[in-house]
Amino acid sequence: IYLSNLLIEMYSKCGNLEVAREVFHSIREPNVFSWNILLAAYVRHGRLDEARRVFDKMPERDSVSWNAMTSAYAQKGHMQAARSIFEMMPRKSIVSWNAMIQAYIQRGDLEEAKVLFDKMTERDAVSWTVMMQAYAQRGQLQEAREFFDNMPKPDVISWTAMVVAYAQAGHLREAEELFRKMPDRDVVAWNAMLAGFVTNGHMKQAREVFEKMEKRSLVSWNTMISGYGRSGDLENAVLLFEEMVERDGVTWTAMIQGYALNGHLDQALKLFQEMDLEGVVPDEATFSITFTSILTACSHAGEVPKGCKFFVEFQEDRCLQPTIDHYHGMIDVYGRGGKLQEAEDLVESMPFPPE
RNA sequence: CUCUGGCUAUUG
Repeated sequence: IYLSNLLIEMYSKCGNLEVAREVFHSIREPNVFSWNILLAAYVRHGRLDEARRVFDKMPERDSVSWNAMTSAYAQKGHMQAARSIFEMMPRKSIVSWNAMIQAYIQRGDLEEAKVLFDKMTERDAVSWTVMMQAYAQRGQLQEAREFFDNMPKPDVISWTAMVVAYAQAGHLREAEELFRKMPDRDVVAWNAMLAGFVTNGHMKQAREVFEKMEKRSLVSWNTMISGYGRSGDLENAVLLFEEMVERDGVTWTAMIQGYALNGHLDQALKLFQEMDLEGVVPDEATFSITFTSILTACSHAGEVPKGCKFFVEFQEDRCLQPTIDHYHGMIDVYGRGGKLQEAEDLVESMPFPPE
């Protein structure tokens, strides 16, 4: 049962909801964990109705089940429903409070989030960190820092989030200083510092950090490639790209974008095709993003025929449904290429309401 | 073994 539970989770996290369901149904006596994993799977995929059905059908629920439902409603913007689930819970854990606070923050209601935070009798690093981030994202860096300083036991994530907050606000000095004081820096923390230099245009310093890293992840490499591309240093971008032993969809998109940004549409498109030749199969969500970047590359270059070609291929060769973003990209291709009639026709024929 | 918070690519 323990192994089956792991299986359900694995499949649901790879986007294989159907298989996850099958595994669940093959268990003779699912326990609370099995039910919760299935519930979480539906929530992750945004299937609120199915999640609700599972929740109602569960023989017993623990606080994990209730928390998952709270997040499910919150994620769909149904705050009143989320809140009433929260109120109905037999026993609230710290996670229940954290999830509810995070829900309000996502809806932009920092005031209500703060009310809940103040009501908590016990808080953990997550409680403090989500509040800290909320203030930082609203531009209240000093407030954010107060949460950080008042936090009894900040963990690696709290530290990293604060570094990111400074870096994104352009306060690299503070970011660096905090980073240096950080007790246990993991790869994500290093990557965050790296990205701080990159997004502020300091590739030289970024490179130093990159070289100094004891352990690097795919994200480290991707960050550097993207940064070199943005700063016009295609040579270094390509060097790193070729040096990589393992690449993911982000790597390819970053490199493609690097070419596109620097006026090499031909190379960008070539790389896109090379992805196929190399047998790279990113998941659909990732590929969708790569494809969006191809369309905007074509539109910026005024390449109507090429944009059309890829747009058609996307549907016919790969049998994928264009998303609203893809239509947007394709409409731009036509619009910027002076094909206003075609752009209008596409707007009218797309299966989305035009904004 | 399941629920909440941190790093990279696209559009906005």
